[in-house]
Amino acid sequence: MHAYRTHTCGELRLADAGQPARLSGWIHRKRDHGGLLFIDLRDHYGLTQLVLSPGTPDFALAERLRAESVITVDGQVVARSDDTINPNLPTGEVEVRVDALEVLSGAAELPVPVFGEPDYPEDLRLKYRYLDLRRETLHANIVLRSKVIDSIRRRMVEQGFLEFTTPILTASSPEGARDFLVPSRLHPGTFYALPQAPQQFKQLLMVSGFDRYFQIAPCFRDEAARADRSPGEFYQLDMEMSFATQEDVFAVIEAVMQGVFEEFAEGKPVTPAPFPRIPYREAIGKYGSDKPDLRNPIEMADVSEHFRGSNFGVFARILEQPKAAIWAIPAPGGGSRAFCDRMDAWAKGEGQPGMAYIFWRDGEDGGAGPVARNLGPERTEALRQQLGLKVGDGAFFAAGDPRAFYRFAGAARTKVGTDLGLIDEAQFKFCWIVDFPMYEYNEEDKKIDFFHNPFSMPQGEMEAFKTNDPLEITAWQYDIVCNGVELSSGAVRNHRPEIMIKAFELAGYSREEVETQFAGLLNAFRYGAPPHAGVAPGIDRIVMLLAGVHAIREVIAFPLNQQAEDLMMGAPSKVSERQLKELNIRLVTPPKG
RNA sequence: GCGGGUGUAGCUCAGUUGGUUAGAGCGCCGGCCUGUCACGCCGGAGGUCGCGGGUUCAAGUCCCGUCACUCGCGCCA
Repeated sequence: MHAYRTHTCGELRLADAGQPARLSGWIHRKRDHGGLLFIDLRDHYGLTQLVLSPGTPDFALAERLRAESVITVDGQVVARSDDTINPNLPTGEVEVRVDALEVLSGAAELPVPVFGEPDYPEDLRLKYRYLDLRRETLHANIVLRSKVIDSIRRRMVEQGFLEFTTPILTASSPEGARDFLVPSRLHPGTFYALPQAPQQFKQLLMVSGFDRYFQIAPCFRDEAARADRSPGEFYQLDMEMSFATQEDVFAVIEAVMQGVFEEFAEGKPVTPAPFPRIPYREAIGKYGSDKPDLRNPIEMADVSEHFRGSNFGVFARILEQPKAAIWAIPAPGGGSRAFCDRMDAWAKGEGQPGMAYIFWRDGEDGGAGPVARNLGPERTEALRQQLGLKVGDGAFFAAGDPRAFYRFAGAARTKVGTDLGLIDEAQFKFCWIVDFPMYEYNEEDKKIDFFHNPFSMPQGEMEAFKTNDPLEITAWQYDIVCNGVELSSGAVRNHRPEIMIKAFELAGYSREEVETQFAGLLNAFRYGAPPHAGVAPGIDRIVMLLAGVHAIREVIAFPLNQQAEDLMMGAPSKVSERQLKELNIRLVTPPKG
């Protein structure tokens, strides 16, 4: 007989009744009746009820054991009588009558209970993560993560991708997030950096002729945390492919995402491939966001023409300014004074002057509310028809320079959709946001910056730079979004040195700077580089969506806290003088504590 | 770096306009209990009210500062 178990704690069924069994696991719950003792024994696979009677030799020992102690028991599987069957337990038709019990590891009094799922303080959960991980929901999330990664890997391999590992100790890069630095002992005064992403390596693998690369890649960024953004480190499905267009990347990722989500969505509908492609400017205009939640059916619209020169003076005057526009946020079912007033109050709470609105109700020609009164019935009716609204609906308005108000309009769209119950949450709605601008204007520094990724190919390649307005240039750059969560951005890469140097020049980098800072990549591109493209969806966020949780710590076994500390291992930590000396490092500020 | 929220027993929380000995549930310890599955019943221990300062006859409660955790902004190409 096996030293620890003949069955797992989730395995025994009625058919096993009458058989001997040896089980090992944690004491989940004890119910001591004095003359009878029940123990729910738990392991990774499930729960089995043990029964001990006073005649059992180890009865007194068992009574003394605390929850979460680890034991091995020998006994008989017996069928439960009809009135004692527990239908909530897969093993609930049987129990194990214990003949002998051995304590493998006793448990001290627990700092946080494992039984039950109430909320515990985050710092205690992290300090005693191994206890937290025993709890059913978190345990299941981590199992899900493992299965999701396995599924992703399988689907990538099936499409002809090879998995590579790339260096963890690499060079610091001037662009992007702050690097984590690792001092070099052999080369005093110099540092490795942990990769923010294997970006350059995967491009170099394409130059090396491997054609299709992927990696479940650890990425390191020394930036602040958010609920949905892990500080320090996270994982991406990093992929890159050669001789590929944007559409080729979409086809690969759509197959993986649709497949993975359908596999783990428990019946929730998933956007079928091909996912909608939404140009960046259209996304901003319709949804007020470049990561729209398409579960929300509301689409905003530019309704400037209805207000231009109208008797609604406030908007008419705003429209006289250049670049000004009026956007409408339709609110199907929001056609009541009460709802409109509530939105107005909400807008004021958001730091806005308020929110103009029109609503339509029975027995009234034209819309109701002060805006409609000033606008007049004809214009109001034309506006209603453009928005496709009917009696019982409302519409809200944002006015001014869209670049200044689009975020607020997007937030209002979300608010209207949520408050009116228009959002069916039980689905996964994907889309691609495409045609990102290559550059944006940095008001603070009064210069042109890259909007996102400087290594993207501008649409039109070298021809793109013939324009007088660099802000008009779009890039072969795209994001994949699910339910309003940005999973990743990706791009067709700029594999031609002269175009790259030109692109950087517009952002204020000299040829020399580019040649120095990206020497490895640029040199590689001078010896025959295939056009290539890729993307890197975040694993943690995919698992979050599938697990239905809103905090990234719920899908990572050993996450850092918001201050990027590991409370269990005590990282980051001080190091000895000897270690510092070996690394040629002297601390300017002594560490806290 | 900035702003919001939270901080009372091991855990989850209550604590009135500032008022005398700070409570409950779970857990823990002891006792009773032969069919429970959130077992039940009786008893007990357990508190720097995050920390420091202030106002007051009197502070868990009001004020100031600070720390911790958290959410957001900045940041994250």
